[in-house]
Amino acid sequence: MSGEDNLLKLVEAEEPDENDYRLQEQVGFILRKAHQRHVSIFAAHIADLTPPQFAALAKLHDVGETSQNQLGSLIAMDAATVKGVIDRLKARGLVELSKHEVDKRRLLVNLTAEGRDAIEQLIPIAREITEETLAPLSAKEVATFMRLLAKLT
Amino acid sequence: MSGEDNLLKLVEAEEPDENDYRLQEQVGFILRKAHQRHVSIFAAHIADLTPPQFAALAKLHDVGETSQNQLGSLIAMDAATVKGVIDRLKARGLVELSKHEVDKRRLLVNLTAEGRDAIEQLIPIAREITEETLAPLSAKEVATFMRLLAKLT
DNA sequence: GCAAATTCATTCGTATGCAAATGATATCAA
DNA sequence: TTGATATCATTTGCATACGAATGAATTTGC
Repeated sequence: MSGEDNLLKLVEAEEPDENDYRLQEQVGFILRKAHQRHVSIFAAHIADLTPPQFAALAKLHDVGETSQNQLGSLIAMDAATVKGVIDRLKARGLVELSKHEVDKRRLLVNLTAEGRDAIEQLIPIAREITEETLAPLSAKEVATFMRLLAKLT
Repeated sequence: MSGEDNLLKLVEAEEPDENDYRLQEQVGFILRKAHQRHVSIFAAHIADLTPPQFAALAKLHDVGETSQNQLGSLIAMDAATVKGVIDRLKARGLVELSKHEVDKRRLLVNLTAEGRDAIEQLIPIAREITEETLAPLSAKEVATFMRLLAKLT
């Protein structure tokens, strides 16, 4: 190894971090891009519903009537966000609201017949969306990726 | 095996999908949650800047003066979004705008001295944010995860 | 060299997403 | 029982995020 190589190595050792922060390689940045891509794929398949709206309908279909807050925690939305989502679904006649008989603080949310029809029609399409989102990966890679992604939650 | 078991199996075979759409296992849903978690970690370390604002500053620090649109494509933001981000950074004195001498359509963006100081202070913290986001994974898992995540972009 | 197409930036409208504050109701604890 | 706490929902304010429409400036294609 020459003296110049030693000098180079020394300089690199002194400042390994300062000069090479690569935004494009940070997990947060790529996570944001991957999420953007998924939303775009979703919109291409389901134009008249957003992913959060779909999530709300799918979860209501799964668990039946629940309170707005409870639904929010099931689909990872805070109270303010879930309220907006439910308001818009209600305006379109896909869900209906009612007051909890015992606990007067709670606002119960449920699918309407139309909402139930809608989500049942959409679930097969949602499977395609998942498939297309994961299309760049092999079956084995999908399994690995989903396992690790779930660990980050 | 009883006749009832056969019937059950037949019904299941006919509709393998209808009855078991699990929102919590869909890549889009988990991606959204993982992104939310990252943003929350980011906010805990850097309270006075959002991830998109940080991305803009970091990229400007990297490439120097660029047009607003060019910056947007470098950090994966459409024109409308990047405008809002830059407007807010400008209002805080972290970036400055100027007109392109030749191409009068372009609006050039550059760091101010204050913006340069800020991003250089923040980069080490950003490394910690990346580390904390990936903390649930081992070093080997991180490498695998980042490789697969990048494939989805 | 000029009309058509493209690019850059802006604006508008809609939809998350979250912090913080507020009011109503329920629950807990002394 | 009642006073302190906690929970549920709402509202406000701010910050992405993107489609679509618009206008100004540039580039292309013939």
